Amino acid sequence: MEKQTITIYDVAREANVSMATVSRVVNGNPNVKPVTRKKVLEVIDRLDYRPNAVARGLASKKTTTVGVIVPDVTNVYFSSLARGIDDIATMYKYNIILANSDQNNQKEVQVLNTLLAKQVDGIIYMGYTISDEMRAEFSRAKTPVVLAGSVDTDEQVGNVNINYEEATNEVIQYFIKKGHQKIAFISGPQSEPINGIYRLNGYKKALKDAGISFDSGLVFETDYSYQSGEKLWGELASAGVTAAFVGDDELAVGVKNGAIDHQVNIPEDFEIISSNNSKLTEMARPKLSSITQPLYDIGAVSMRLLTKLMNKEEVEEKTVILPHSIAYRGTTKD
Amino acid sequence: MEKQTITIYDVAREANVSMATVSRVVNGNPNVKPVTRKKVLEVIDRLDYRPNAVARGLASKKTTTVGVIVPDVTNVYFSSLARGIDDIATMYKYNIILANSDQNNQKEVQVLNTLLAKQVDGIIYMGYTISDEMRAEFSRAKTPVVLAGSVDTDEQVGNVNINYEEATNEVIQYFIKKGHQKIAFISGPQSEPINGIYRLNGYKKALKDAGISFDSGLVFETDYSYQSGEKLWGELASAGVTAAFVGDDELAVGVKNGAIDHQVNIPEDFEIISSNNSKLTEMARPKLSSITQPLYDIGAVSMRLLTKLMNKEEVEEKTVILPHSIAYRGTTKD
DNA sequence: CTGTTAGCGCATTCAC
DNA sequence: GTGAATGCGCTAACAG
Repeated sequence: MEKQTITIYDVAREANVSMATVSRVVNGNPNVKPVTRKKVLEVIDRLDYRPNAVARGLASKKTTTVGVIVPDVTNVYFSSLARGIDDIATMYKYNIILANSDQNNQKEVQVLNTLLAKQVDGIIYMGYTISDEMRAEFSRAKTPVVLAGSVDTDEQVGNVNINYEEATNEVIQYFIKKGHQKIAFISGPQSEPINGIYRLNGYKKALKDAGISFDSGLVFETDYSYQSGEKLWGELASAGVTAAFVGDDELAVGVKNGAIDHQVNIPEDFEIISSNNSKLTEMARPKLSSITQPLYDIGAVSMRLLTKLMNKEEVEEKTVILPHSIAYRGTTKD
Repeated sequence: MEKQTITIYDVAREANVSMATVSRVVNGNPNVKPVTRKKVLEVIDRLDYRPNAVARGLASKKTTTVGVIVPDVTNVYFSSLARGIDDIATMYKYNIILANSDQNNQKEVQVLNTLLAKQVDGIIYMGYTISDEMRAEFSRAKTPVVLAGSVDTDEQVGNVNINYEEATNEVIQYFIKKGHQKIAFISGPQSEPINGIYRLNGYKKALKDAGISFDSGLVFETDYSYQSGEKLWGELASAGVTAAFVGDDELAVGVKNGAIDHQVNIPEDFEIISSNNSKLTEMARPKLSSITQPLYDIGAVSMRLLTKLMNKEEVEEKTVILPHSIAYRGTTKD
């Protein structure tokens, strides 16, 4: 009934060798006489034999697949990282199990468990925060983990990021130099270290260095959605801000549109600098000025780091910081 | 050295039952005395036992994972579909192996093979075209396949789409009713049935019904990139078009921006209707009028259909057409 | 260089 | 209801 799958055993029989030999040629083991190899390959081709990766995984305890946990692939920031991850994964013969977590703690833990049950060789985690539960699971698991575009205050696992504090600091310095006094800090949840610690510190530091006192009324906490940004103009206007740093591109486009929809001239009356330099920044009008993060590279480097970890290679530094800069486009003057 | 993994056997021993019984409770088999079940569950919990999905896969010949082939997750159209797929997959206890193909034939075949090697229970394919090679592989494999947002002229596998021809036809009719005579048809490769056959037919039909002769000079074939759209205005202007149907949102945003960058007034002098209704349409200014496709649902329904196929349930119709409509926003007058 | 022998961890008859 | 025995398809020593 079922289409009978042909196994390594069939190949062995047809080629008059042992299954061990077939296994060797399949795995590129050099200890096979060329003639034998050729014969086996011929049979493999003729029978259209395809090694069963599941059986292989059971026997070798390696599945050549890694788990990727992401809040939402639909967000360009994450899909860009994911793309970098997949490309490098493919390069190293790995596959990716992609799972959306919605930043939901329960879902994350759930996903992590099924990923571990599936014996993934490694895990790449994306998400702005790491709950205590997840951290516990990570350290308990023997499976290597790398955080991509996500920091953890206690850095036990690998992680790849840019220097958020410095980048934000530069943005604010730039705004101050342009004469702005009321600069909004718009970000996702402050509970996330990237926002509540690194970026905010960069923001505060720049203000302090310029002798401007910090005003918590200029800190706007939202979720990361476009809609939240779009609705923000009212508050921004009341606060009298003339410039804004925004921690996410979709959010930034929302902020920009919200302002434009209220007849605000950008960048004349309101300047914006965003954070992710995703392709959205180029698609907006005016184009969004933004911190340039190498999104694809963060993903790629994360995956590369993970391969080393999975391979138990020595890794000098589990924390890698990629370079950033700032691209001045249409939402900033000059 | 290696953290010893605890197996079903350990649980059996600790609970003083056979591994068969443990297997039963793990799989929810009712033939277990409540007391026994409780005892086993207690041990499972105490030992923190987690069934090895790989071993399970080998023994049961089911991996509860499906392969998803996508041109590029970075494109919102596809990531939206992917999101729908993943959600329903999760609901049915499946995981997703996501692989980017770049619409590259060789890569696709390659990916398909490793997916099959990994014994995925089913495959969801996205991509505007299906090469003969892929079609051959599909029909050869006993693994169920569903095309999401992709049509195949010979409909052997499952597929979920909207009626592209009709949708396009409505768009063009609308334009004609508004008095437009030179309406551009901008799409990705014409070699792809969705563009070259369905959409183009809808376009031609509307023209014909209105007594306007078809002018191939108004058909613009590009790739799907934003950049291509942005650069297109020159040609569009020379052709004297006053309205355009565009087959992809990123492309449409490009077309719009290209025009705006040339001081064209939209929608006064140039109207645009796009095709995917992704969140990009809301993020653009003016907002993009667009055919509304239920992207998430196409993914979700595809996955649902796949579960039925994998489950060998009777499926009345392997081809499902989801409803569409048109959302008139800022790039159309009135 | 090649064959034999054991498992990997679990699902699944088939008895009891 | 429960246990013992097989085997899924392949890798990995270990001989030879």
